[in-house]
Amino acid sequence: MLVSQLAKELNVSADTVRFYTREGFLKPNKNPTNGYKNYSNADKRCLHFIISARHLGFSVEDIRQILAVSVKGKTPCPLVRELIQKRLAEAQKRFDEVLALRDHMKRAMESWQSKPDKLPTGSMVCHLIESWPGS
Amino acid sequence: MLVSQLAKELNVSADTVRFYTREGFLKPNKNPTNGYKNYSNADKRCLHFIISARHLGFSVEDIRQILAVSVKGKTPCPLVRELIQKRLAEAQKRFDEVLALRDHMKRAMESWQSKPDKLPTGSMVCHLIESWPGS
DNA sequence: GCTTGACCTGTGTGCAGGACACAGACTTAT
DNA sequence: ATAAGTCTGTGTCCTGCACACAGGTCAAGC
Repeated sequence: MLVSQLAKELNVSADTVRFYTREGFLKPNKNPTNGYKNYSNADKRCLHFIISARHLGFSVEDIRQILAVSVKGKTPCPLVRELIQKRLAEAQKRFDEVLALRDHMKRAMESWQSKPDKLPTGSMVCHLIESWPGS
Repeated sequence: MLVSQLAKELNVSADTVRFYTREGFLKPNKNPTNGYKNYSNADKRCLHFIISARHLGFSVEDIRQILAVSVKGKTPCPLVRELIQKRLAEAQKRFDEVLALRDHMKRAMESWQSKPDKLPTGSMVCHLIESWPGS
């Protein structure tokens, strides 16, 4: 199976497949006549796992750790539970930040609708931005 | 004023000041004897504007555009209103995504607390992840 | 005068997770 | 044979800084 076919079957881009190959997660054989990479069903299953894990918020490095445990024949489940807890905490933090930023932007935008344009001065590039409270 | 002093006065890192200098937003004089960069009060006001704009969610490229209009003596306010609208829409999108991801992770984590560990098989790296619905 | 050590500087590189550009090889139709 | 269109691997780019590094600078001490 060549990159594009594998990519299409799992609904990702060929660049994504190439990326995980470069990361060492997939081990295609090289066709000696043209250098093309040939992916096996094991690669496909592995990529499926990777995509599922990414979808659940695991980082690429998390996946590397999980796979390392798994290839040794040990259960990765305790590690997986530990990692999801960390990543969830980070996602919560990002959520709080994005929420705060969004509300900040929203308030600024609404306020600016009714404010006049002003020319820049020597000490002010844009009065909308620089006079906004809390900046 | 040297980088560290400017950075301290505006409560950012020296690397941040260097970054905006490399971007061409700040134009310090170079001390010919030692090559150190010397920042003016105009640089300080400009950096203050930059920090305010970043805090409001504008990108570095947005800031470049706003400054370009401003140095021509024209009012940047219409551009600023247009850009904040775009960035707000993006922030809203990110918000929705992070919210969905967070909830997805939360549900997975809670469900996994009561599930057993399993050893990896030829077709499964981790049953928690690969059997999770919607992945 | 000279050294020691703390602090400072500019330049270069790294980060996540791929997206994109490019030139060359392949395939198919003519 | 040749032209167009598709595929490939490799290398670079993106954001917004943070960090590493080697070397310069400066005040204090001997």
